[in-house]
Amino acid sequence: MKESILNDSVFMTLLTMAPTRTEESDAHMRERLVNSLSQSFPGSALSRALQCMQPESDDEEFKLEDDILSSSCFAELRLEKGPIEDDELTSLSWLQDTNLLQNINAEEDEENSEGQKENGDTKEGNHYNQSHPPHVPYNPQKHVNSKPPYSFSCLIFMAIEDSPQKKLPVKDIYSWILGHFPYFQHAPTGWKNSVRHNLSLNKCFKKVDKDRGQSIGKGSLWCIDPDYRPNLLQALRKTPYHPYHQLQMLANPQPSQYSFVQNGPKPLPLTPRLGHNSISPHLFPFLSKRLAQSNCDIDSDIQDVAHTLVSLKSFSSGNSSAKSSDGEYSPSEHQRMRLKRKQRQLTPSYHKRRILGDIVCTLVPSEDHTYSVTNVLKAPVSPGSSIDEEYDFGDEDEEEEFSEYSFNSDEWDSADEVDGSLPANNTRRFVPHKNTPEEEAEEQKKIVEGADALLNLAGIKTNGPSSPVVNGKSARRNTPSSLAR
DNA sequence: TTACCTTTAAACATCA
DNA sequence: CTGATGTTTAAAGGTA
Repeated sequence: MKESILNDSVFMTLLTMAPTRTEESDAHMRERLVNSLSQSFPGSALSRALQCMQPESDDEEFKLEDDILSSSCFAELRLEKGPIEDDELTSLSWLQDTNLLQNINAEEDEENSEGQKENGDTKEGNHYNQSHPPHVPYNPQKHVNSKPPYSFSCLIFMAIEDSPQKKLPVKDIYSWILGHFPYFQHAPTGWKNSVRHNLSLNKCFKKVDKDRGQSIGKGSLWCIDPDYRPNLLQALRKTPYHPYHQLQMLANPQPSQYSFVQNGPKPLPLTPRLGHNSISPHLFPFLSKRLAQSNCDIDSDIQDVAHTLVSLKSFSSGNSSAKSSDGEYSPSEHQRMRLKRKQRQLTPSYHKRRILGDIVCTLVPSEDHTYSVTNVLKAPVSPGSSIDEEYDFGDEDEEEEFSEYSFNSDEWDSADEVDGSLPANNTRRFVPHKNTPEEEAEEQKKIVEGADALLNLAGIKTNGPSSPVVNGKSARRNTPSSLAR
C-alpha cells in the first residue's frame, strides 16, 4: 500500500529546524548515522545516499548528487519500509538522537521479552483492559490481553466498512469485533454498551431506514454517514498502530524504550518491523481494499520538495551571486515557484481540507470522528492558519491556483458573518493577500535556511546561513505552531 | 487550568 | 415477560 505524505509539519520542520552540532560531533554523528541506518535499511536509497554523502574532508564542501536525494530517500524509505504517518516525521530529532545509533538488531530480544511479558501476565493473572504497550506492534489475534488501541468509533467503522454491504446490525458489529479482536471475548460486557452508545451518539454512524421487505429482526442496520466517512478514515489513519506507524519507533522512541538504567541503556530494537500492523487483506478483506482505494500516490510531492530544496541550496551555495548585495536571496524563479507550490500544498490550511482520495486530512482531532463534529466536508474551506501567512510568497499567479485551500483568516470578507459563526452555507469570500517586499525577502531567506537545515540533517556541510548553536543543540527549534505565533 | 474527547456505567424506553 | 436494541445522562480519565 502506497500511502502517506510529507506533510506540512515535516516540511516546516525541515525548513526551519536547522540542526546545530559542533564540527567534531558532526562528523562523528554522520558516520554513526550512516552505519546505523545502513543496518536498519539495508540497500535502501537512503543508505546509499548516506554512504555517498560522506565527505572526503571536513573543509571540502560536499556536493550533493541531486538524483540521489531527489530520487528519493524519503520515497524509497517509505516504499521499502512502509509508509510513514504524517506526524511521525515532524520530529526529526531521531536523526540526532545518539540512541538511534545503538541497540540495532535487538528485534528478537524484544520479541522474546514481549513474549516473556505476556507469559508473565498469564502467571500473574489476567491484565485485561490494559492498554497495549506503545513500543510493541499490535496484533489483535496475539495480544488478546491488551485492549485494542482503537477507539470504539474506529472499531465500529472498521466493522461496517469490512462488511460487503457496508451496513451492519449491532449484533454483527459485536460479532465482527469479537472475531477480529479476541480481547473482547473475555472483556467485561460493558463494551457492548459502549458500542451502542457510540452508534447512538456519534454522528458518523446512522441507522438505515428499515426496508419493509427486509426484516433483520430486532434493531436496525447501521452504516457510515458518507459525509463523515473521510473523518473516520482519517481517525483510523491517526491511530498509533495503523500501518503508517512503523517508523514511529525510529522517529519518536518512547522514553521507556530507550530509558537508561543503571547498567546502561537497555537494548531494544530499532529495526522497524514493518507490515506487522497493516490492514491485512486477510483479516480485513473489504476494509483493506477500501482503504487502499482511499490512498493516493504523493511520492512526487516529496521528491519535488527534496529536489527543489536541493536545487535551491545548490543555487544559493554554489553561486555566490545568488545573494544580492542587499542581502536578499535570489533563487531561481522557477524553483521558487515550485517550492512555493509544494509549500502551499503542505501547509496546514491546505492539508486541513485536502482530501486524499476518501481521506480528509484534518489537523483538529475534533474533526476526525467525534460526537460533535460538524459539517467538516460541507465546509470545504475555513480560515487558514497563520502559517499560511508566514509562508505566503505573495505570488498572485499562484494565488489563484491555491486560493481554494490557503488563505489568511484576517483576509476574509466577513460580510456574511453576523456573530462570528459561519454562514449557513459556509461560503466565504477570499481576498488575496499580497506580501510586502520585506516579507518576501524574509520568506526567501527562510527557504534557503530550510534547505540548509535539510542538507545538514543529512550530514552535509553547507555554507549557508545557520542557526545559533547552544550546547550542541539548536537554540531555537521551530515548529509549525511556533511559526504560527 | 480548562475544554474537549473517549470510555464506562447506568437508567430507561422500545421492540420483537 | 424477556432480552436485545436504542437513547440519554453522568462521571472519570486522558489529552491538547
